[in-house]
Amino acid sequence: MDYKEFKKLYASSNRDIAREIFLNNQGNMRIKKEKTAVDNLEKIFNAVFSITYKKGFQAMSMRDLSRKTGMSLGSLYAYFTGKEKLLGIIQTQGWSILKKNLEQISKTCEDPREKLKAVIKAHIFLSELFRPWFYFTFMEARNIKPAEFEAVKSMEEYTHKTLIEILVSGEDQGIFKPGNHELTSSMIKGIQQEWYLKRWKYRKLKVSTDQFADHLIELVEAFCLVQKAGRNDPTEI
Amino acid sequence: MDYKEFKKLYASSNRDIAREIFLNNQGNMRIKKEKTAVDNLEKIFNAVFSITYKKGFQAMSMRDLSRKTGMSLGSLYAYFTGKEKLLGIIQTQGWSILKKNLEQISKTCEDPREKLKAVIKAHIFLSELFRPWFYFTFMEARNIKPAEFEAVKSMEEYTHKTLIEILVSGEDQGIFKPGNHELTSSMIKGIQQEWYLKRWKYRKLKVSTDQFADHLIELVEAFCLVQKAGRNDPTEI
DNA sequence: AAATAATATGAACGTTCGTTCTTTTTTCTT
DNA sequence: AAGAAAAAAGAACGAACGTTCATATTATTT
Repeated sequence: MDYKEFKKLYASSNRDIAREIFLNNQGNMRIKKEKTAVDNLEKIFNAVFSITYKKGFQAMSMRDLSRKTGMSLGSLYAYFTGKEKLLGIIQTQGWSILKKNLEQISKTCEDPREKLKAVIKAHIFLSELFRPWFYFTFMEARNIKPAEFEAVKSMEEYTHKTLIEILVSGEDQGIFKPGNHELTSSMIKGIQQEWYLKRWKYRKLKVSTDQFADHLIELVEAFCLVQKAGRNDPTEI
Repeated sequence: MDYKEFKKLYASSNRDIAREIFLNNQGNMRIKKEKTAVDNLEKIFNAVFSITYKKGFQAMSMRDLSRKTGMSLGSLYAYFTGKEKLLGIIQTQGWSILKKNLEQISKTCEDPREKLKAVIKAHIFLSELFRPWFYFTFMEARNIKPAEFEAVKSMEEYTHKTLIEILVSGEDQGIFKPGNHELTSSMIKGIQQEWYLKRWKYRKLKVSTDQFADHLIELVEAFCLVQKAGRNDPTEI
């Protein structure tokens, strides 16, 4: 599966996410009508991503946000109870996107080698589709408050364990070499993060999402597979 | 070479860095005496790292810094002309540490395989020795102003090119497989960043600096080496 | 068309921010 | 020990911050 196919199959739009957030946080919003809320939430999130990409969440003032969205200061506070809560909402949702999709994808195949490929690619493809959410979640992780911390923590651990389980079951079946799977999994994750943290760099180098994903999979298979077929025998999932 | 040896050979202390910064920025400081300046600069940098690790540079107030260092607000401004300049100084110095040491290390051996190992390890060992500088440089990169941008940019490119050149010369000598060395180099860098960005995680997992570095080298050699000796025949540099 | 509910507005409030500046204290020189 | 130079101190300033709220505008219902 390449990025184009993935996009068609698994993608939900930014608007869907805004709607989900509206339904989850309806209790804390003064806005009643779905269309109004979803329209403006979409505007707000886009503005937050645009502003914070350059200067970070703490440096973004509510007046910055008001200017970028075209909404008044008073209006903004009808959609979230405060600046800190806004950060929490985006953080939680960012991780939720990853977890929800990874759960679905890791069910689609059983063979460890194919499953490993699918999960690695899915993470990269998702981060490409929802780059602002991923970037924000990583860069602003320092600011999450205890209230949201547990939720974020558990979702992060889930994605970590998913990879390890695949590596372990592959080792049990004699497909993967034994090794420190915890470390291998962490290194894979580091490279996946590289993709959405330095997106500008790969745009400049004209590296496509598929190229990056394939290169990573070749790297991992060269290291993990028992028979060295990986590099000169790339098969698609 | 392991981390312990590296530490003895190449390390300059935090105090040496403070002294270097004093000498470079003497013109902008109201403090004349070296000992006073170096003492307090050390205190200031340590305080900055301690505060910003949790909440970021923008969220650190000068009053936070005053409290943590035990120095008054007025005193602080004798050591740097403003908050923004302080950020610039730390950013520039962080990259300078990496560049200076990498230059030295890449001269120590000629064989591409050994050189690749040495450069990869050196980066990790340096980031372990000067973790606060590396962490800060990465996390606060968004805030550098045009004045410092060029210096930072050129140092980042230098470290990137160093790796690529080794891979290319290794390919020319038939030691490394051909491939997209630009991508391979970027992925190595992503993993190196993982080490100092998620240090808490590896402390929890009880993964040592040497373990991490060796695992990365095994991964890279499994992918790059023409003869597959890397994984079951680890040799030390 | 009138009444009611929903949403938008932006001036105003109390804090906190980065920075400056005059004064006090410490250190060095003689 | 007296005088001069260096450094430390913290109150004070205007600007900008997050947030609130009385009022205006728009949308919906009757």
